[in-house]
Amino acid sequence: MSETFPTVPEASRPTMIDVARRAGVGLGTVSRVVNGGHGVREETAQRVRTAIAELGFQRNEVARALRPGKKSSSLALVLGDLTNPFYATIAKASLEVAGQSGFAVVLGSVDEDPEGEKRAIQELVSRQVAGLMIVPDQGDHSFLAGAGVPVVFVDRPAHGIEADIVMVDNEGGGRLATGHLLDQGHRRIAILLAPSYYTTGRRLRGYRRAYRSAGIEVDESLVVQLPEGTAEAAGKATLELMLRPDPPTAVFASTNFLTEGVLRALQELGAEPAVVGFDDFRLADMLPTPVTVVSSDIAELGRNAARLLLDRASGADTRPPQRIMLPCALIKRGSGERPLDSARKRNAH
Amino acid sequence: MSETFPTVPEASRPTMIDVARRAGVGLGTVSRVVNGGHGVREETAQRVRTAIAELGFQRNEVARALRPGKKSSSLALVLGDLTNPFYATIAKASLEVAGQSGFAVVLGSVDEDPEGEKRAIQELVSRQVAGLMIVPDQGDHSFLAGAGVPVVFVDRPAHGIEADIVMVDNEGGGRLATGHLLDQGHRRIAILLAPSYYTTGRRLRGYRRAYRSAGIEVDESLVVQLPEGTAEAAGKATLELMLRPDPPTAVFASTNFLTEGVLRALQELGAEPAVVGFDDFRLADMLPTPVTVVSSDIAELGRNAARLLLDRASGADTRPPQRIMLPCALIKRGSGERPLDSARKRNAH
DNA sequence: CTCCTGGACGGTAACGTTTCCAAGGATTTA
DNA sequence: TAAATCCTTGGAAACGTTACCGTCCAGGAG
Repeated sequence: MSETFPTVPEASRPTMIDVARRAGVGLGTVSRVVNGGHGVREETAQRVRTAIAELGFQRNEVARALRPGKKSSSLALVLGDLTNPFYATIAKASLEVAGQSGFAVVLGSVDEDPEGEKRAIQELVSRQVAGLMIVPDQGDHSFLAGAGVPVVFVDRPAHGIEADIVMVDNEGGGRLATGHLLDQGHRRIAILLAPSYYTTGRRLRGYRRAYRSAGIEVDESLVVQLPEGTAEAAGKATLELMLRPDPPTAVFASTNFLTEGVLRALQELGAEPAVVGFDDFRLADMLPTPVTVVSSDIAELGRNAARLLLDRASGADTRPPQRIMLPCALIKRGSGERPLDSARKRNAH
Repeated sequence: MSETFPTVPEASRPTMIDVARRAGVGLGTVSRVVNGGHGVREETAQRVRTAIAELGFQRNEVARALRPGKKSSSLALVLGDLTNPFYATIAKASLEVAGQSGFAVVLGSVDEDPEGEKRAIQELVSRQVAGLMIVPDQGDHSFLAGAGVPVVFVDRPAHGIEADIVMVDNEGGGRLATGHLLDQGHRRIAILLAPSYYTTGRRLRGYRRAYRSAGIEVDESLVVQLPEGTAEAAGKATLELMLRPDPPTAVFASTNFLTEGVLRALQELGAEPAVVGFDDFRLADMLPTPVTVVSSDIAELGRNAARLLLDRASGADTRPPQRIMLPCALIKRGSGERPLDSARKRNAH
């Protein structure tokens, strides 16, 4: 233990009781004033407000949240790597919306660790947050059912629990990207997939549907499941793909980090297959060949999630679980529109 | 008011009292077990642990934090735009460190609004966070003095209060960037500055010192104070600079967003002055001309801040306010090493 | 054998707020 | 004028935890 010490003065913050004493009113009256002042004579309220100002009183949110039913005025947001602009955008947007309603956002960091996620969530629940926004890992989330807290899943659904979900139209996006490449005449389109995310499956599905619509068979050797969702893994896979005897003429990178890895590998290689990425990224338009991407309004994803959660938390929204799906759009910048034969240029290297 | 409603069953979470009842022990014993189990017979503790597991009990952190002296096990982080990789990196790093100690991080978003920042901070304080990490806006922060909460400032100091601060060596970085350009033979180096941040001033100071060391006079018309810290503002300023009769031969962009704006404008213009940016950014090495930057370990910034704050909060660290300064390094990639005469190439356009 | 010591445990008082209930005063109604 | 009603207000209970203070029992010392 640390030494017991004649504790520092520690000017403790004033409480409602101090305010009540100073204003010469009862405790309940102060509480009423602080909460909107209904049922308090204006003159009395004024006196209380004066006392509050003089003492610099500020309500103790912790004590407030202790009352039954009252949840704290915080939302929790559980997501992966904030360094990924995708997640950062969600965080920022939801923070904004929550802030406008006077809600703070508690962040839980998860490092792709399924068990860590559960622990983080439970920590958050124990802090009595009013609601949870989760970008879920794969794995079972049924433990959330009894938590008594509204939950909104973001970007992908979770197993074992029925809850609101806000996501983008991954299948549509995958189809859009692949369809665009097929339209350009590509027949051998590789797709790079991060491991076992839900979104991965949907994007692949879109890829397959685009092929089917075009009446073309998918070469399964061009469907690449990466061991990791990193740029490095994507780069490595790209090298292998392009060095095959029958390389693809186009690549669909199903994630912004993967796109980066693909571009890096191609630059190194001097090869120039067409490339379409999923999710836009900063500077995509400034690379030697501007990058064509399928993109959606990710901030809107975060805003919707926060709004929905706030409505659930306040009880204003009692509809059955909703499923909000945001559309994707194709942004043509060049890399997806490269002439078909440029893919072979690597031989000139 | 919303309708009063025969409230939903709302299976409330089990409390320590439930656990005590189930284990056949007193409330205090449960508390002792939950807090480490000292002074409890192992057999009893085991019984309590069983009951906890059976009921799925989880300590209510809010109630815990209500006790005097006990602060909640959360840190607050107040910063600007999470979409800026600089801030995102700080957030991620501090989240990691805090998480390892079982601390959650509450985020306060501030949109460059000095008054909003104060409000956000006070909201956070009212939530009884154990400590504050703040990337401060300019303006007075003396209101924090009485908050009774340890504060660590990140990236820049604040006025009106003496507190720990973790920052990078802005002046050294500015000097490094400018010195490098001077070494290359540049004599007309423009510097673009975001408005009135503390860091801005230090970087400019480094710029001036480099000039002084080289014994060269600064052309004050090349010191450009932007009205905004955005890429757009930087782009506009760059255009104006380069279209002057006596354009600079090099540009030092004192912020990652500014660097982006500069590059965008130059690309549009076809001009090729040397460029050095402050702070590294993703894909900097993949642009048509890879971008030379002055960079520091920003994650380390966040980690240091969190560690310091945790030590302060636990009372383990009672030293006077510390000032941690992280070094900058120059990363040469090409844009800062362009031959001196390439700046004039624009005439060929 | 008795007294004392100490560890284990149970009970209870806070912490600061919200909410409910009762009481008082003022105003309206019969 | 008396009764009923409304509005305002004060007081107290409760939320779930921790910390403190006893009590009880076992074991050792005298």
